[in-house]
Amino acid sequence: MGRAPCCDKANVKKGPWSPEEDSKLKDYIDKNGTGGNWITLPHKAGLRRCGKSCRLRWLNYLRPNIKHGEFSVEEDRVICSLYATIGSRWSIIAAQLPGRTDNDIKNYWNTKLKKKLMAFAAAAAATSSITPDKPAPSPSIYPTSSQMTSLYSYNSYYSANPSKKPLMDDNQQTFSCHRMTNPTSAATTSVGTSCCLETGLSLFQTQMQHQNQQYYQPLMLGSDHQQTSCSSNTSDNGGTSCGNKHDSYQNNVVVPSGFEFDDELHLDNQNNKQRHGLMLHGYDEINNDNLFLSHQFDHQNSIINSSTDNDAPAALMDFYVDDAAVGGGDKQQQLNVNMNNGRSFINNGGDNNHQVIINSKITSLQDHQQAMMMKEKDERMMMYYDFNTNYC
DNA sequence: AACCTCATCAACCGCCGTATG
DNA sequence: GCATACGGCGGTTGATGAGGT
Repeated sequence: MGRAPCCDKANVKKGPWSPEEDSKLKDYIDKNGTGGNWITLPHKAGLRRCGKSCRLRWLNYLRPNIKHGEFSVEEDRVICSLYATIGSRWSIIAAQLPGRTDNDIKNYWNTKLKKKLMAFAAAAAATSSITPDKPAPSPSIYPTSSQMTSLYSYNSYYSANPSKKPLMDDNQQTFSCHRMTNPTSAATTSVGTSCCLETGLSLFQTQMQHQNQQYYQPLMLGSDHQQTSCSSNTSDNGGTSCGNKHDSYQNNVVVPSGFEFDDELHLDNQNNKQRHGLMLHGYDEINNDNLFLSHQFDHQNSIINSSTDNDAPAALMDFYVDDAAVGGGDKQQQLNVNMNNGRSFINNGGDNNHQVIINSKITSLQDHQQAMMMKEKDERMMMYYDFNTNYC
């Protein structure tokens, strides 16, 4: 398959360029420019080289203002952050680093930077709560509306370039990552890591999570997919969603750009109980869906009323309601929200003071494929967040 | 000194998108 | 509308050198 060769391979020289060839090419282009045609250039310049080879030699080595040598910490940071955000789009990354070529950056990432990050991450992971026999925590810290501002550029980019959207498959051609709020961050801090290394560590951990939990499925409210079961780990502080337990709610809610997030507290006169009301509404530009979700909780932290609109939008939500007012302790209650195949809630509840991981079973290939699609949405959300927190 | 292993990076290969006739 | 040529890109290869045994 593929197109015909651009030149007669039998009559062109291959391999490293000699100084004489470099000189011929540089002199020709200095005098005549590339002429917009690389295929005919080598003949005109007196070179027995393929046009593509000339182009590559010029772009990667001979053209003015090429920067060689060590990458700076700042360049490291940019590469890491952009890699986390857009994957191996080396030409795009190179465009942000004047003087660097995509080939240089690609080589640097593959031979040095990636190893550096992985070595660091492996050291940090040794003290992490993420181990093979313990499920990885559900991603549960998400951006708020105000944090999503710079994500418009990301959306715009992929709207214009849908084919270049990072592939979020189990091959991990592209990584996403979590914000470092779990105990692992202590290891991060102890060695004085840079923001870049933090990003890299996140990449590594996310990779581990996927290895450990192939069928991770985020809890999706409003989807047609069945949430079949939930499980919890035993860590009181083991995931990325441990925040201030004495907040009325943790904002463990994905709030896509343009959304508003309302938190209400009011009295249920009929039952003489205090209720929390939670409402998420807006337009999800990523999924092109309208989104309306609302929940009310009584003082026992049970959902007493829930609704979604007919668009059944996808949303990722972990609800934590502090029950200190009820139990008087340092408890954090998880509300598990299960879905049937339709669009209504069929079960709500939560009964322990542990971090809870939404961890559904996938029972068929179709389910798995659906889960992968959902995971992609989830990871895109996390990428948005990481880009803001680690890069911006 | 000879051999081996590994890291580096320039260069190549083949595919894709787009321009052109 | 189609076929072809070309530029651009990302993945991969292989030559080279450094360091270790």
